[in-house]
Amino acid sequence: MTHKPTESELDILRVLWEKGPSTVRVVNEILSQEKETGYTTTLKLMQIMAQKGIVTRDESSRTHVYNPAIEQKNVQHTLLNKLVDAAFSGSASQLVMQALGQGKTSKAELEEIKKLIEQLEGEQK
Amino acid sequence: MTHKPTESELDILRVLWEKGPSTVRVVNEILSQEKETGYTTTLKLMQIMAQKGIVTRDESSRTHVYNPAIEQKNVQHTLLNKLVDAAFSGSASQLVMQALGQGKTSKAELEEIKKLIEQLEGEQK
DNA sequence: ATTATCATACGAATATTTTCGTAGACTAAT
DNA sequence: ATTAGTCTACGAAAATATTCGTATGATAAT
Repeated sequence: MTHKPTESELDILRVLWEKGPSTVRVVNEILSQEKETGYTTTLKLMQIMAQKGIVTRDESSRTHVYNPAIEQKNVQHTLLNKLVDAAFSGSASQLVMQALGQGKTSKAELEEIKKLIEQLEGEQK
Repeated sequence: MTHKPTESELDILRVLWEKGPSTVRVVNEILSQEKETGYTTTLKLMQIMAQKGIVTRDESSRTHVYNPAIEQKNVQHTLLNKLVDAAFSGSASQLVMQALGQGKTSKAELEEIKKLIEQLEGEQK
């Protein structure tokens, strides 16, 4: 069940994941900050997403409230694998090294990652 | 100069990066192994890519030979950042942890990554 | 109660990406 | 020199994704 959201759909999902249950208006306002987006455009997209099962919505009040129906982790997982295959010839470690090389990772985060690695090394004989 | 290749274009680039200068036929044969793809489809895509400047081609012989015109590293960089923003709310370390968590990374690779982290920690005061 | 505002629904125009058919030219084999 | 095979060019169909206008009904304010 790996719905691969389109780019616009992902924009919307990102808002829903972060803000939780939201109306079209709220989503549109947030998205508009980055990119001029018509209200009905966002509405239509969210309707399509509901139809696809990517989001659910509560229609009990006139203003519908939308919820993500797929987990962020799942989507991350799917897209990550896709990227690894598509651009890194299947090598996850190459991707990791690139990501770290950007220098946007704080010392604390690096520590955390190191800890994870050590843990993984322990598991794996 | 960040041409963002489409999915199909990326498929082709991947072949060119791996195999080096190649003809349409060769590229198409490799891509066909994974997914039924008509010859002229691949041809057209590569022509478009040439026009966009994503690839160059040597037309000196009848059978043209194509070369990637953008570096794999650059594209990786672009797509990685895009993914981090789109699906990981901008957190590269989250992406890294997800990638490592898949368990597809060998011990040797983990070591290498650890080394990189330590190096980064040294630089960054 | 009339008017302004805000919501959904939905068809359809646009834009983008992908696929493919066909024509014309070159090459190799008969 | 005719035929079969291979190549490019290119228009255009098909598939997908995005954007928006308009209709219609509900709610709120005057």
